[in-house]
Amino acid sequence: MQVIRDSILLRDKLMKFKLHKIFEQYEERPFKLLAYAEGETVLREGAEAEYLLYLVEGRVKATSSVETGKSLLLRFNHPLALIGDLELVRQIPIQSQITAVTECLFIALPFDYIYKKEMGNNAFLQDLLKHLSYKLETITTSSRVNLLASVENRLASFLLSISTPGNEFGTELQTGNTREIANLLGTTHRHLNRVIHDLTERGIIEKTRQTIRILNYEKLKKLSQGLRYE
Amino acid sequence: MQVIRDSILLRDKLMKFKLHKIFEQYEERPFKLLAYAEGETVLREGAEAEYLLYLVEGRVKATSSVETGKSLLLRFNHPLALIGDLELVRQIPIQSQITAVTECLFIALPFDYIYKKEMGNNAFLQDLLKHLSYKLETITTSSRVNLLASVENRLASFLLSISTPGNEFGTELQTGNTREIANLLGTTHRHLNRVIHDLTERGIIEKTRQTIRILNYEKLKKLSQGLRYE
DNA sequence: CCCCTTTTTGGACATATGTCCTTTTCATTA
DNA sequence: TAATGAAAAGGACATATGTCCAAAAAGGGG
Repeated sequence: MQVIRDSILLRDKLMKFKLHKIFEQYEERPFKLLAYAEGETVLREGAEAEYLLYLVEGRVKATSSVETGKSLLLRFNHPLALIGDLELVRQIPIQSQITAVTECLFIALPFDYIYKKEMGNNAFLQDLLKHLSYKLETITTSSRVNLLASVENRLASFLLSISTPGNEFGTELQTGNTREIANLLGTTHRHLNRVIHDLTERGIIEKTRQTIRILNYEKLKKLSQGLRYE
Repeated sequence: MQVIRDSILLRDKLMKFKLHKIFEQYEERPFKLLAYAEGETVLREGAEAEYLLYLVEGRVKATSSVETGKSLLLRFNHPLALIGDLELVRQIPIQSQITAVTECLFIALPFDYIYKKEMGNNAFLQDLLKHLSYKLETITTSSRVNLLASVENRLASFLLSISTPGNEFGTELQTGNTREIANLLGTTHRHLNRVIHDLTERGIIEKTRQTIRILNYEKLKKLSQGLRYE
């Protein structure tokens, strides 16, 4: 992690995401710009949260561990996402592991500052409400779908979530370790392997060692059944 | 549904749940007391929400339908629970069907009044935040567990959720229709039947037509694996 | 009391997923 | 280039759950 001291960039980002409307006289606040490298852990599950983080660049994934070594994928987050809102309000340890999927940039505001100075800031509270309720809405949907979704559905959804739409013809995805994906989806590598094999046979994806190539976007979309990890 | 005109009762309930601290000069607000009978539908999924409801007596269940006739159990709610908070903040149609499990009493406050008069009420916003974040926290946990929980686990958890702790020795539960439970748990009646049969064989529960009796509370608790529908 | 409907129960078989291993592939380095 | 270890692939079998259906049991109305 790196602290970026660049007040111009900070101001740009605040403006771009209209945060200056939430934080009037934003110059007075102890904002920090934090940069994380790809793959870096942003928040460790169970630790104490210290900052409310506005994701302004990049993408993160939220996972939650269950047993030794296993972690389940909860969601991907894009700008402008709020990280640490739940922990801020409920004053509880960090609930989900946050990992930078790409290089990321956050605007950070310390919890203790918020408790002291922002709890009377109406615009801020309303913004928090928006973010929390959005998360609640989406997780309710996905929780419901998850209960009925097969590993195939979840894999399809996962692949769509990590793909950058645009280069539709044979998007190639760095997926890394099979076991890791299996864990994220809450299944075993053996079974994931079967499913990948099956999708390959049906000409929907193509797998090489560390990558998966999407051959048929439409079919994959159909398979994902509206379940989204983002 | 019945509107109860009883300002004494209203005041008692407001006091009991410390709502008078959130709503100063509460006498001026258009609160209503609404009573629902056991089994009555409080909110219909997809309809427009008009009131924010504080559950002050009784118990409700929140379910969410997926396809024709199927509905999944999301959670049970007890006093003091807030119903309609998500819909209020996101201004979306009702997300989950709310049904009174027992006779229920709500304090209702109209959305349009809230939009006009309460969005500047800091205590109110903070209370909303508490409720929303609590729901988010619990549903995140259960969503995670759900993915790994078997029907047996879910049934155990369901039975514990509808039981009133206290009369531990052979608590008898009105469960009603087997198919309905199966739907609520996201499985088929055929399979639920197998699971019930199995638990009966192991001496954990005892089933008669419309009721299930819990014979071994401890084992059931162990089976529920911490998953809770409340 | 009997017929009819609804609910419950459970058989038979199919599919999805998990467990345990072994084999294969690939990359790396001695 | 051969040896070696990690990751991937996959065989064999077990378990959980779904589908389809038929038989049994329970209620309810005539």
